[in-house]
Amino acid sequence: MHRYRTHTCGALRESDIGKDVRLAGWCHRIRDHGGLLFIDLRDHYGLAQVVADPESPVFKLAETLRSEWVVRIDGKVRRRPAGTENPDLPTGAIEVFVTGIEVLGSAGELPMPVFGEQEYPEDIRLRYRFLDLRRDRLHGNIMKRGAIIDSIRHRMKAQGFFEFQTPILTASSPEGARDYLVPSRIHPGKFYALPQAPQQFKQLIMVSGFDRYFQIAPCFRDEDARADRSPGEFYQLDVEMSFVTQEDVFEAVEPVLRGVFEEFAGGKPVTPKFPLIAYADSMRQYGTDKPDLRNPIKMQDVTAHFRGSGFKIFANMIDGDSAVEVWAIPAPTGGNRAFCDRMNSWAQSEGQPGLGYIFWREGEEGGAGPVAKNVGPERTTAMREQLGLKVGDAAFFVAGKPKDFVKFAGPARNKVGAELGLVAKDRFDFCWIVDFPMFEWNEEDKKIDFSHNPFSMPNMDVEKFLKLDAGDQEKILSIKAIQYDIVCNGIELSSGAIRNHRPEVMKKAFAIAGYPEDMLEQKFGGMLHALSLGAPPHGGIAPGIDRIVMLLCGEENLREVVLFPMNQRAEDLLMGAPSEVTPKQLRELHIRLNLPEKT
RNA sequence: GGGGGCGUAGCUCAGUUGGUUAGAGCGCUGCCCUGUCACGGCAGAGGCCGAGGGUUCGAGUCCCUUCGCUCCCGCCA
Repeated sequence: MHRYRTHTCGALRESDIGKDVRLAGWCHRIRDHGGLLFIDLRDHYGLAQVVADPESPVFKLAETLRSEWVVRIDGKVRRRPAGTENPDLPTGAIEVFVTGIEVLGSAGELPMPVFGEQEYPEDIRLRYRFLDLRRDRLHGNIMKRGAIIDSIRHRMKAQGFFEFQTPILTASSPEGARDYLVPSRIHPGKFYALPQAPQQFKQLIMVSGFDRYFQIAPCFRDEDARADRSPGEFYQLDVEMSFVTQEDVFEAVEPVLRGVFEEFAGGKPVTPKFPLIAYADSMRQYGTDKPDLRNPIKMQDVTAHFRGSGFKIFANMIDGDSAVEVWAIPAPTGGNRAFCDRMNSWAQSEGQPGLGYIFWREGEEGGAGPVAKNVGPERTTAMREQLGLKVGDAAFFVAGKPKDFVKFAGPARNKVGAELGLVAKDRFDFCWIVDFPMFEWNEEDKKIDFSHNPFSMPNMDVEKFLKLDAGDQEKILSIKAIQYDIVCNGIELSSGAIRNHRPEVMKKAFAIAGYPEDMLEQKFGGMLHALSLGAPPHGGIAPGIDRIVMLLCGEENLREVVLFPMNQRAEDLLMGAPSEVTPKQLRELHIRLNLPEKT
């Protein structure tokens, strides 16, 4: 007989009745009836009921077992007495009558029980992550994560992609997020940086002639956390391809994501063909570049209806500045004062002066509410018709410069959809967001900046692009990059681009954003040289693995799908990271601490 | 860096207008219990009410400060 087990805890069935078996696992739950004792023995695979009574030679020992002790159990499989089967358990028809026990690992009092579904404070869960990971839900999430990554690998390889590894210790790059730095012992005063993404490496792999790259790549960014953004580190499905257009990337990646989602969504519908939405349209209709398409509400421009109207607040704003617009958020079925007032209060709690609205109800088909009173029934009805609304519906209005109010309009659209129950549940609604602006105006520094990724190819005739000068500011700001995002249920899953593989175009792009050529040479010299010595056109994308798993596990927080996550302050409470190091270590690295003064 | 929420037993929470000895469930300890699977019953231990200061005859409760956790803004090519 094996030293520890002949079967796993989830394996035994009626066909095993009569066998002498050996099991090992954790005491999940103990029910002591005095003369009869049940232990649910748990391992990775399942649960088995172990039973002892005074006829068992180890009954006395069995009575001393406690929750989460790790034990080896010897016993005989027998059929449970009629009426005591547990149909909820795969092993529920049988039980193991115990004849031998060996305690393999005892446990003191637990800071949190493994049994049950009770919620626990995050710091305790993180400090005792190994206990939390024993629990069903987290254990299942992590296993599902592994299966998802497995599926992604298979699907990528089936499409002719090959997996590569890229360096973890690399060089700091000036754009983007804050880097994690690693001091060099051999080169005093110099630092490695952990990669924010293997962006340059994957491009170099294409320049090296490998054609189709992918990697489940760790990425490191020293930025503050969010529920859907791990502090410190996360994983991307990093993809790059040579000789491709945007459409080729879509055709390679979309089936992988759709396939993975269909495989793991548990029957929830997945968008069969991801629609393309231009960045500008997404901002106008949804107030965000990551729209939740489960919410059917689309905003519309209703500026014309308010221009010169009796609603003086809006009318005067429109006359005063040609950039001012009024957008309507249609609210089907929201046509009652209670709802509209609730939205208004919500807007105020969000720091807005209020939220104008019109609602239509029986007897007041011309519109009700203070806005309608001032605008008059003709304009009100015209708006209702434009918005495709009917009696019983409402519309909310936001006014100002769109780039200022979208930060509020987007959430307001979400709020209306959620409050009125218009948002479809249990589905995965994907889209591509395309045509991102290449540059944007930085109001603070009064200069042109890269809008998103400086390595993207501008979607413009190369010769014309190279001839641009400072006087073409308007034209420059209208340039689109060949860049795209995948969004699912309002979560940005990935971002990608056709890269700028021509050194002269890249130099020009950086010059437009105010970066001198010698800086470009200094920071991206390796990349530039690579592009100068025979670089293929190439492009790619990088879906966030953690977010994909989060969506497929139905979790709202990344920490529920990561084995050993850090807390929001980027601390690992289990391992005690970050930690102080010895003076000797610092000396070797030529580092002297200059700590902030404590107040 | 800024804003919101939370902080009472190991855990989840209740705690009246500021008023005697701060409670419940789970967990833990002991005793009882031969068919449970959220087993049941009895008894018990366990509290710097996050910390510090203030108001008051009296503070878990009111005020100020601070710390921790969390969500958001900034930030995230």
